[in-house]
Order: sequence, then structure tokens, then C-alpha cells
Amino acid sequence: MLKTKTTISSEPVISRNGPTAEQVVEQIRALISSGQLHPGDRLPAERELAKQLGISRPSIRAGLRMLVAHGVLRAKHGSGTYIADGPPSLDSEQLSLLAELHGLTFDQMFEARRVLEVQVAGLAAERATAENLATIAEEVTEMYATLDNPQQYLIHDIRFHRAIAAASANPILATLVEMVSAVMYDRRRDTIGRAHDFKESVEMHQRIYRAIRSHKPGEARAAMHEHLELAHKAYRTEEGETEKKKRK
Amino acid sequence: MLKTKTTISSEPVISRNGPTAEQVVEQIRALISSGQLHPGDRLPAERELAKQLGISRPSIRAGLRMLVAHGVLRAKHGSGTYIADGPPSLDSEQLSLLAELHGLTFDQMFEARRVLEVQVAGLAAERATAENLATIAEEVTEMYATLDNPQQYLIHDIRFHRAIAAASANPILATLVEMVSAVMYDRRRDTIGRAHDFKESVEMHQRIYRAIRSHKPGEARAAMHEHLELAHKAYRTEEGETEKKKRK
DNA sequence: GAATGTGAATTGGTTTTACCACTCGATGGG
DNA sequence: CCCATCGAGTGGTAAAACCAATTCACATTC
Repeated sequence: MLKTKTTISSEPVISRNGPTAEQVVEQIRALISSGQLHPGDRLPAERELAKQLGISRPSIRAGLRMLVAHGVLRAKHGSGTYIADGPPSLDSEQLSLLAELHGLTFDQMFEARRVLEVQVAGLAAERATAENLATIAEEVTEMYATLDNPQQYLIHDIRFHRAIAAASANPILATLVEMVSAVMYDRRRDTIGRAHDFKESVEMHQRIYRAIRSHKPGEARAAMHEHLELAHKAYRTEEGETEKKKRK
Repeated sequence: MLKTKTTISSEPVISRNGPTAEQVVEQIRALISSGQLHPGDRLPAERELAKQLGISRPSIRAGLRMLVAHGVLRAKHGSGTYIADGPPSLDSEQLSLLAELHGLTFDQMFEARRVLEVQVAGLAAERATAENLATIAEEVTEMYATLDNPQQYLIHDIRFHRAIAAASANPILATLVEMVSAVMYDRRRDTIGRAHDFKESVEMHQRIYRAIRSHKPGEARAAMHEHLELAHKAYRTEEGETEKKKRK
């Protein structure tokens, strides 16, 4: 029978009040808080959970579905439901939807990036390990190698910023940077028609890298600030171009 | 019969591929992107959506449940499902769960707050409207009034920072500040036993407010930085206290 | 006539049951 | 020894029925 024997709680659950699905969320949350579940662990099967918690399977599924939406769980068809592993990450989908709902502008996103990444670059300059530096350097060389391929260049651009965020040694800030960057990437991926002043851009990245490698927070912040200002300006002209094309 | 007549799409949906629930999410997302749905609008009933999209009701519910988890929709029992209104907000629950999963520390949260709020205070000093200033001032006076009530004081503390974030005129940054603050509030609410140097704290808030009112970004940033440093230090001693109590 | 109570219709929430699609490991044949 | 095959177990989908909360029109009452 291969019973996993993963009884999740001796007590049949004291049957709390409130929406049934929320109860499931709370139960799983409690298990995570109490250290009974770790990233990568597999949850009991839905039918099993239903029996243990005394809740019908659809309700169990409703609760799990919410946690999947939050990125806390990962459901694998035919295999099981697992606690998310890998680096922590906030759902960029959420921010993306918010942006569309409230009409958040690119200007605002650039400003948010500036606030976050300038300081993050400073922290990275203080704390970057040899491994961090290697990763960042690698992306810079990749950017040089893909100067003529906007799509590829964009990917390494994002990874460069992600690597710096990782080097800040603050997973929360790294996650926030990742979330905002992901939304911008999703939107730019489709509209990034022509090559701009990529050469100038990559040199700027180079400069940021050098400042971080030299452990000079001030320079790193200044360079990142200047870079984002230029990128913002470049984007605005790019936006103008595509706007013109539309009108042709 | 009061039929809302809200046919959501003429076409019976070209039956895209992929997980059924995801299709629902994409459909709703598309409706939001295309401007057919606005905050506060009511969606067709689940049974109606099921017919229109040619998907079973449980699958519809699965998709809606995910959007509810993301905070994009709000389901009201007996009434209907609505597009979220009010100010944009990211689910703090998500960050909270991440924190527990990956063991994110308070030190990291304080650092994230410092990165965010110091800059946000600067922006607020540049852009705060009269109304913004009034809201901020009100919270300061409330803090004076609740110096002897830690619970109440904490609430106005959070609102003070929220008001400043709003004054930055950047909803993305405001949302990020809100999310991080909410997680910290949830945790501190229970552990905030004794009154610390609240008097010193409120005077610091006062100083931040004055800098913003005077439209002096530099001073605002400096004051906010100092405030968060002190708050961080205060928290660490507070943490030490409760730790001692536990061991008694 | 206005305020109020009542009940039917509508809507999301829950349960039950059944079946489908995918995964993975055991089993057996090559 | 390797690989194909099969089956048990898993999440995904579907249908039907009922529960519970809300809403609003309508009748009742003051």
C-alpha cells in the first residue's frame, strides 16, 4: 500500500470556524511555521488530507489552490503536491495584474527600481562574495557577446540585476527586485524592437560591476543610479518610436 | 429576472490549451487588460461563466480562487464576485509565508524597510500635498495621544509610515512598503509587551514630518534613516527581553 | 405614505461521486 | 542486465445536488 505514514496531526483538528478553504491554508501554514514541513517536502495526498482534516476534497483543493497561487506549493499532476523549493520568490503575476488594474506606469516602475536597486548595489558592494562577483562578471561578458541580439541581451540584462540583488545578501530585497524586474521584462520582451545604445549600456554595467568588485558602495550606488536614469530615458524614446510606428 | 446581460465575450472562447484553471485566469486577465473590467465591477455568476466559457463550474471556481488569493478578486457569499477596488495592495500573507519558509530574519526586514522607506521619505518631501501632510500630522498627534498604550501606538506608527508612502505618489513603492510593514506589524503586535522609549520615538516621527512638510528631501531621508536605525536597535533589545522572560 | 418585515430568487460555498490524465515504480520478459 | 509494460496512486476535471448568505421586490404594518 506504500502508506506514506505522513500523519499530519494526531488530533483530528479542533474544527475551527471560518471559511473551510481558509482553514486548510491555516493548517498548512501552521505546519510550515512549526517546522514540520520544509521546502521540497511532499504533502499527503488530497484524499488523505480530506480524511485527516475532516473536510471534503474540493474544499481541500480550494485551499491548496490558493497556496499554489501564492507560490508556496507546487502541484505536480500524477506525482503529488510539494512545498516550493528554490530561492524565495514573490509572484510577479500579482504585481502585473495590479499594474493593469490601477494603470501603473513604466515611470513608476523605473522609479521603484531606482529606489530599490541603487541601495541594493551599495549593499552588494559591501558584501559580495567571490562567487557573487563571478556570476555578475559572467553576465557582463554575456552581454558583450549578445550586443547584436536584443532578445538575448535583455535576458542577460535581467540576470545581471538579479545577480547583484543576490549579492546584497538580503533575500527580501532580492525578491522585491526580482518581482519588479520580472514585470518590466515581460512587457519589454515584446516591444524591444531595435538595438539602442547597447554599447553604452553594457559599459555602464561594466562600471557597476567594477565598483562592486572594488567594494566601493558609494560608486556602486552612483553608477547604478546613472544607469537606471539612462535606461529610463532610453525606454522613453523607444516608447516614442513604437508609438510613431503605430501611427504610420 | 434582472439579467445583468454581462455577456463577457461573444465568442465561446477558442478553447486554448493548458490547465483549465489557468485559462480562466487568462480570460479574466485579458478582460482587465482590455479595459472591459474595472475595479468594483461585478463578474458574471459562476454558473454563467461556466456556460459562457464552456468550462465546468469547479474549474471556474478554481481559477477564480487563484485570483482571489492574488487579491485581484473579492468573492462575496450570496452577492457575487467583484474586481478588487480600493488602493492597490500586494498580499502580505505571501511574504509572511515566504519568511517562515526560508527563515527570513527581522534584521533583513528592517534593512528592507530602510532601503525602501528612506528613499520614499525623500520622495514624499518632494511631492507631498496638503492633504498628505494633514494625514501624516494627524497620525503624529495620535501617537502622542497613545503614548501609554503600546497596541494603539503601534497602529498609528504603521499608519504614519503608510501615509508617508502614499505621499510619495508612487503606488508601487507604497505597496511594497505596505507589504513589508504589514508582516512586521503582524509579528510585533503580539510581542510588544512593554513601553520602550516611545517618547523618543514619537519625537523622531515629528522630526520626519517636519522635514517632509518643509519639502527638504535630504533631511527627510536622514531623519527616516535615523529613526529606523533606532527602531531596529530598540527591537533587538525588546527581543532580548522577551527571550529572557522565556528562560525564566 | 413611509418604514418595516417577509419570502423567493440569486449567488457563492460545500459535499459527494465518478472519471480522466499523468507519474512513477514494480514486475516481468527480452 | 536492460527495457518495456502495467498498475497503483496522484492531481485534474466534471456533474449534480444541496447549504448558506445576500439581495430585493412585495406585502404588511404603523
